[in-house]
Amino acid sequence: MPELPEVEIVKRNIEELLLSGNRIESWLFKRSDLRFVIPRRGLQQLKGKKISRVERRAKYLLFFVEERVILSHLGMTGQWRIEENGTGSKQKHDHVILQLSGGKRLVFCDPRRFGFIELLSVDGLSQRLSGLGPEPLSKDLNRQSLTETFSRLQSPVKVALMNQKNLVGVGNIYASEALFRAQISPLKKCSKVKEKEYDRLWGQVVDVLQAAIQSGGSTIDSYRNSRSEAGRFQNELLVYGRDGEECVKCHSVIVSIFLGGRNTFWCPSCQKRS
DNA sequence: CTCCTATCCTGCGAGC
DNA sequence: TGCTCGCAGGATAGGA
Repeated sequence: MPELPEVEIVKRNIEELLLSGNRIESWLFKRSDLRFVIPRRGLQQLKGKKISRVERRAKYLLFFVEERVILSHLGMTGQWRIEENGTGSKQKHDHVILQLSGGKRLVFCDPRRFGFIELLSVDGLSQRLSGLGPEPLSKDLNRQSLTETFSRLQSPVKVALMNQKNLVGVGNIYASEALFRAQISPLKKCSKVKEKEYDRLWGQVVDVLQAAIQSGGSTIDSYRNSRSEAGRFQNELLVYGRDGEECVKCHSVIVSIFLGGRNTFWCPSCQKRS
């Protein structure tokens, strides 16, 4: 479910939560076989310590606790839900409950269990996240070198855009959206995309991700922020999930194709291959 | 190397 | 109403 905007919102929710109490009081594990087995013992050893800050890198959440980092990924259906003591209702796929000082807790709920929670040293973290490409919303993003990277690739541009080695944070929804906004066919080979088109693409990637954050992310199916609220950006999607509907720009029909193992939405009339 | 496919898992909607 | 089938926002191993 979650791409960069959704994970960023969760990160901000948790950041705010930590203002009301950031000490780890207890962990409760209900189920540990997520994508990876949860390191229960290691996490238990963090009891009494403070989560000094939370960060997002790509689609990962990072909780810093002294010299260690709890790394969490939401997979397709993961949620870190904030609950206050005495409130909140148990859900079927609640796997981990982190009780914080200040009377609130974080509950990791994940029906499909593609998400995970890992424990790393700060050194181990850079190793673990070393194959990741640049952050699209970083002010240090070098568009020129990004264009150079992409120009060397032979895959369709949409596939490359979703590959976290090249650029992080863009998943299936925002890849289709950014390509439509930049008027580039998802099928176009990276090496054939012109420099001018790449300029447009980086601009649209940034714009669509920022707009999605502004609108609380996209709730297509299950995404909820940490306060269990749905996003609103699904109402502003121009091509994703709109196959058979009219293109907002040229009024021809939006189609879907299977590309890189994912459903891809585009307007063949606006997004020409050559 | 790069690219492509299958896979992990549950829930839901479509179609019969 | 109830069954089966296919598909869903991600990441990665293994094969070509």
